[in-house]
Amino acid sequence: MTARRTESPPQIDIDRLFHALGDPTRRAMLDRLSEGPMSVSRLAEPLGVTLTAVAQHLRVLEACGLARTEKLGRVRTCRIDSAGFDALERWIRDHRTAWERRLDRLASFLAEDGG
Amino acid sequence: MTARRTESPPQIDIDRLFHALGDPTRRAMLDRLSEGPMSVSRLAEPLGVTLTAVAQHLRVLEACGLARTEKLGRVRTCRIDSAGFDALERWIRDHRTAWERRLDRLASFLAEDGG
DNA sequence: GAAATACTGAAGTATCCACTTGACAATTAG
DNA sequence: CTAATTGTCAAGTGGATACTTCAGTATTTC
Repeated sequence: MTARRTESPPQIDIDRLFHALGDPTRRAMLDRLSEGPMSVSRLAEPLGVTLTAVAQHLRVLEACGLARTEKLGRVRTCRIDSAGFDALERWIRDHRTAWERRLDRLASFLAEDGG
Repeated sequence: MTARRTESPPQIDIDRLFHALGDPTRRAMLDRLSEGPMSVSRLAEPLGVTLTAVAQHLRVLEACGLARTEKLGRVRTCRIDSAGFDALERWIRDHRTAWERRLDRLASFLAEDGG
């Protein structure tokens, strides 16, 4: 049947986000953009891939709120978008509490019965 | 030439990490493990995939410090490992400062010359 | 208007990856 | 010992994805 659960329409964002951040080229793009907004070709310069590839990555970054772009004349200017980053932090915060709950439970279990 | 930059041996961890977290099944596994340690088959129960698949995911989670497992008799017990989570938080912290530097630069640029 | 610049679109390719099946190994239970 | 339980290994499949090339399309520049 070749399942691969990709049915769920709720909660797509964090999926896209992690996936986007999982690529080194995209992270390099974000690092570069953290120096300030720039055109697609300038962004592409040190990356060692074609303009086309960079444009494709850009679409991925835009889709998950990590970058925004806007075209003016023939130049598309790219900048970081904090929305994606915020979502990431939210996810971390939420899940860290779950982690800590687990640690608490473990601690109280160990406290209750001495072995 | 079909490049696909996968040469770099430094900095592999964050790559694995994001990749690991990009999969909904693996995140579900972590959520479940945050309820406490459990066997592989118990972990697999609500996931709707085969035991084999779960075991494969487990290896991925272990490889990036998100889970640890240990086999005792015929049962492999799985638990969350905070190392991966810590690395994630470190990455976020570091990159948020870069974000904020950028915002500062943008602000001072706007302040310096009125438009 | 011709040439350069900056990007876009379509199509193809190699690789990766989530998942499966099916056979097997090891441990525990009856 | 025989069964059942719990997990592991090897191999394969289909779909995603990170690239590429090549042929456009706008927009500037000269």
